[in-house]
Amino acid sequence: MGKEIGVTVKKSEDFSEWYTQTVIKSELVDYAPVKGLIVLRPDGYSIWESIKSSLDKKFAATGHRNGFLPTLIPESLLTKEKDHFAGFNPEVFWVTKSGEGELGDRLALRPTSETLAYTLFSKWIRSWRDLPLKINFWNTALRAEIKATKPFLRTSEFLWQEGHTVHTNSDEAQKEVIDILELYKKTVEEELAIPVITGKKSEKEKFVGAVYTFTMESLMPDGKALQMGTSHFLGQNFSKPFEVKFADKENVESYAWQTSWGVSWRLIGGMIMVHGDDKGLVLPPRVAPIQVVVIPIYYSDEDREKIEKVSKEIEEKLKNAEIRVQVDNREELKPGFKFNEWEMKGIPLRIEIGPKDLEKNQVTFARRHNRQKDDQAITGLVERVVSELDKIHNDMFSDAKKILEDRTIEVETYNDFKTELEKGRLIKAPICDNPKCEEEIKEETSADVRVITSDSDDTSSKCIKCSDQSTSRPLFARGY
RNA sequence: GGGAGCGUGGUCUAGCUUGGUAUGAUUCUGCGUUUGGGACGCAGAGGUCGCGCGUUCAAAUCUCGCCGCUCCCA
Repeated sequence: MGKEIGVTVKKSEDFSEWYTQTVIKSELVDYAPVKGLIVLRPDGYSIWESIKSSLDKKFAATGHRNGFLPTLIPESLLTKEKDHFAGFNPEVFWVTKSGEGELGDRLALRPTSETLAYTLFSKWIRSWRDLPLKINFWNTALRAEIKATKPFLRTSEFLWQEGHTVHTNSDEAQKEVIDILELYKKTVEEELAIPVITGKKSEKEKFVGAVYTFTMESLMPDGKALQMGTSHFLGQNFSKPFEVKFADKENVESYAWQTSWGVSWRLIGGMIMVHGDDKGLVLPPRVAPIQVVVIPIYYSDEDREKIEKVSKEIEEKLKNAEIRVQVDNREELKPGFKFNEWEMKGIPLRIEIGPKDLEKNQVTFARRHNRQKDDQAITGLVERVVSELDKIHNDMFSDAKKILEDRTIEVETYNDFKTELEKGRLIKAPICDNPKCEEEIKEETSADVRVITSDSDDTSSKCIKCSDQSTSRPLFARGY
């Protein structure tokens, strides 16, 4: 009995069902009354806030400032850059009425803010002295998802940040694209313990309207790749239609060079998939809403008093050390139930304190990620918790990295490509520069070019599709 | 675009063929006993049976329509 409280399927047997149960039962999210929309509950939002705060620090340190844009964008603006609009059009939500009255110009619920932001940039920027302009927006974007939706990965509205920068020259803008990509990679690896592969998107997969797109990709346990963040070099593709112009030092008017970049709550989805196990969530310590849970265990009122006192002391000390700690002193539940519940919620470290521990002036540590338990002296406990949380993070990252490396493979033939794809691998394969080959591979196998890494030049192999001379060796996978 | 299935307390569910006012579990509240890996007893709370029209003395159940959800195929 009671088993149905937890996740009832194995991650390895029914990944999709496992994921849905895990996010719902661990109380990160709930479904909203409208299809394709989800509600973030406090534990879920807390993870987002951790990611947000970590990124905000890095953005600020590199000279970016936050602003806020409205959700509604007039149709006339959205259509100004043709490719861009064509790319987003099928998934745009439109507002056509206010009350019972029809609106003259339809309003789009922003699928992304380039067009709106750049209209404003053209007003704000006059001179080279106004540049670079580096601004970031924390908001939501809406893109109608009619296909199967999945919390965090595919929803019709999602939380994200979108950064937009404007520069006087191409080089500086391109450096920004790379700097942001590195900043993202650092955040994902150091906060979420997810290893990523960075590089360029192919022409076919780049952001619509961009000159090129850089991406960071990670591999999920079901063998699908997840795009965890993108950074786009827009060149002058938007500055021209939106007239983002400046007078340079010689007073010559020229079009500015722009970038845009973003990460979304997809990061949370990736984190759940990469680290979770059959018991539910496994949270990386740096973003866990609660890092340490203390479970008091007692048999008599006498023990209870003593143990509650010690728990409280430990709680105080950990709080002073800025550890997010919670003592679970719910009386109606037995310890076993609490163990299971906190494990489902993925709390990285559990401290059990019982009469046997107290006799020896110690507590029991139970780690979530590897489910190992051992004794720890109460003296020096805070320092040990701090180092343990770091160690847990490092373990989680290196475990995930090993899996990523083990599952990345090189092939030379289309047959091998298909075989490895079925095994859920990330595949490095040579391809020529004819876009038809990439297209046909996608049609036939549903795998696409996820990322072209900086070391992927290869002109001495044969394209797996047409056998012509290859130009590069990008990473392929099926994607989310 | 084509096909299939489902909708019953917060959650999961029985009942529907053969019409008679809804079963069980879980959850929730109170009291008591429990507490080192998902405790138990007792008492109690909680349902416009997706919505609407119809048939009938009587509809969760039968007819028709609508809405919503899920899955499969293009």
